[in-house]
Amino acid sequence: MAVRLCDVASLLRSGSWATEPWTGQVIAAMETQLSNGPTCNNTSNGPSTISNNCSSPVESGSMEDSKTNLIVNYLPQNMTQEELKSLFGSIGEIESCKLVRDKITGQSLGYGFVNYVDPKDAEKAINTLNGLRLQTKTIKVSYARPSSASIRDANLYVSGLPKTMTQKELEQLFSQYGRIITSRILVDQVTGVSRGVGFIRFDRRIEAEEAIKGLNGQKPPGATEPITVKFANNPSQKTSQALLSQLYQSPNRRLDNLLNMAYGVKSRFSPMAIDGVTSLAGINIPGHAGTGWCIFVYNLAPDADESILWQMFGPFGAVTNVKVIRDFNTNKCKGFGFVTMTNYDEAAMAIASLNGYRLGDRVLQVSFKTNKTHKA
DNA sequence: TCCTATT
Repeated sequence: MAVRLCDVASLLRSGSWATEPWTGQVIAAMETQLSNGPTCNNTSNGPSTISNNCSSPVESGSMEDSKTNLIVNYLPQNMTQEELKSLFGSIGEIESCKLVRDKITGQSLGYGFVNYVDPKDAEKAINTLNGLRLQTKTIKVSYARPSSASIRDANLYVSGLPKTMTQKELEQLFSQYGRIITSRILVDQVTGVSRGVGFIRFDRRIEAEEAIKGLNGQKPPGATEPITVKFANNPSQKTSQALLSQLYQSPNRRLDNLLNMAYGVKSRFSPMAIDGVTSLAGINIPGHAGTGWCIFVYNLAPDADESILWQMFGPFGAVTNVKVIRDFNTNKCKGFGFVTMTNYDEAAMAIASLNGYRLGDRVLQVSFKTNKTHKA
């Protein structure tokens, strides 16, 4: 299922635009996903834990721990609740799904919850979707701990760390105070060298408090300078500057610009407004239907499923929906499916990259969906 | 001197 995508990477590498910087990111994204497969500890974009606590319930939580409720971390900023539901719904029936958003701005906080009807589907989701690359993110899928006030505000900011200290050493230093959920050392983007600052998220706030008492102002073993340990800034304390810059980077602006350049269409920044404008103007744009750009994928194998479509198209950008068309009686794929993507340029890049791609012994045909039944 | 993990 997760097979053969490395072929895409080599295909991309040999392609003419494989030298563009962000294409390289896509390749790197795919290679990470495909060589490692879904893993607990993530690669470049998110904090990770070294200890094996990625999905294990708290020991003391015992029977209370849900086996159907998952927390999904490191979601792309522009991923919506519907996309989340669509992605995880490809595994099994979902009881409920929630993307957590900032109360004031409504912006995604980059994580959410998916509660399945069947515990087996929750387990399957962890096994198949944890570590999935979506755009620049590697999502993390694990069991949600029972919600309680005691697990909130347990994130510590640590500074003054020796530049040589590894993430593992950082965890070793803090693990005496409790169960570490995530840890991270920030590094210089260019050199990759430690910036001497990092984060430790504990399971419970009291553990974090004890770690501050025990380690703030102390010198780690072998260090010459003391470290500072304090509670990390709360995301809600983000400056309005940062919020404005986030809003400014809304991906719809790019679609807006593209439409403007290609068709002279003036539109607002929401897909609804764009649909309204394009339909009013009587413009027929191939593949542009409803909430995004619909892509036709032909020559899928009979056993193809939705997850292969997510895996193929996800790395190129925001995917809102995937569908494998199946025979009603046999439930086998009829050889084709559809993928909806939000942004035109990402959809175009996915088509350019995946059209002609060999999936198993089949050569896929990938294009914008045409509307052959409604000749206007 | 701040990565975004508890609805």
